[in-house]
Amino acid sequence: MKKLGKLGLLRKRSEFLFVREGRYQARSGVVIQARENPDHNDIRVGFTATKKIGNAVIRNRAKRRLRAACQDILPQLGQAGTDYVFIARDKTVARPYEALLDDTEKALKRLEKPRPSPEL
RNA sequence: UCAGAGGGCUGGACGAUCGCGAGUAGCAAUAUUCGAGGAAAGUCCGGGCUCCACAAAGGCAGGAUGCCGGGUAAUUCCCGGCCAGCGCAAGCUGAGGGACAGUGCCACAGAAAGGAAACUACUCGGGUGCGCCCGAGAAAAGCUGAAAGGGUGCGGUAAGAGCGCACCGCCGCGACGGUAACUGAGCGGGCAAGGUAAACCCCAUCCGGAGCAAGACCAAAUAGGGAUAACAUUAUGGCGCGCCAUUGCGUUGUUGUCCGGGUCGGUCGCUAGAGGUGUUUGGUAACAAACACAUUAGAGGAAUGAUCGUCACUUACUUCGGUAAGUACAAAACCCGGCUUAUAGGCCCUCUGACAAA
Repeated sequence: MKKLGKLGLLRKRSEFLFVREGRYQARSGVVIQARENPDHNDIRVGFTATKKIGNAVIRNRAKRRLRAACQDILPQLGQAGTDYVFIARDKTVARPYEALLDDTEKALKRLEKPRPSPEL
């Protein structure tokens, strides 16, 4: 298993699909999905950028910025036994890093308390 | 200096903090080294490599290529040349074999779009009711069109016509030169020969298929298969075939061990190369040879990022000290050689024309 600090990584399509069924919070710089996973007791995280936001260079940069923000914040605000998925948006690359951190922090705080998703 | 032609290079630099991938050392903590491009792109060609198929060889079908010579592992690539067209020039552009093997097509316009004949008009003769009609001649005139079956002039004639002649063009043969494409002196022919082969086609040459998700190896659980051992033997049973009955046929439980298969997963393939740089030699050149030197990107939801500082460049503002914003295109995925396309800014070399000066 690769390490991202103390965080685990999601790497299979089925794992991403699992998290998609959970809660989500959208901010202008990032969309975060989260779902408790009873199979383990770590914080695990995955990153996604669709072709909608640009070419390979743009997508890689977006994922790296999200990864950097994630490392600054998730060890403090993430909850054990939870899988997170960070989805890049078209503003992720251009947004100032401070604002990106702010987006991430606020979204994670809203996700702290489990509550039923509106659509489920 | 201005205008232009051809070719090449570069693709921001340095540092700090926190992180990422791989290698090496270490029991470990950790330390240390390396870590995207000229197009990595499009996946359009050519090869290597791997598996499959296949006697050799040839044929059919299909596809590709198409002036000549050279280079190369190979090519549709590259270099040199030829021819045609364009440009004052440097240079640029060209799928550049065959239209006497055959078939087809040539819109619109136009009398006619292809064995040259009909039509209009023309010339001569005859007739006439003066509107024209009949016969003969001829293919020079006919708005067109991308293209109209040689052109111009003179002779000739009833009017005309390569009917004859001169020049130009064309066709055939062809000296000299050149490896060849080609060139084309000279001789002959009155002239019969439209375009289109990125239309079918003909000719010549070449081509087996699939691709690293190729392919090789290790190999869990579950279900199912085979072998074997032990136990069980309920069997006049159960299950299946059959509408049902009788009859008939087939099959059999549990546990252990082994074999085969190869799924999830893992390992390899996986990076030292028809490679790079420099010098010398051969060659007009592409390129080749010799020598020297340096050379670890190898991921697998996929590593280079985030933040800050200094400098460089561009733009805007400016109190001339600075301030603000920006710095292209685009990221390896088995490896090489090409092609094509994208690309901010900057730099260099060679050549041509015009102007000015000497």
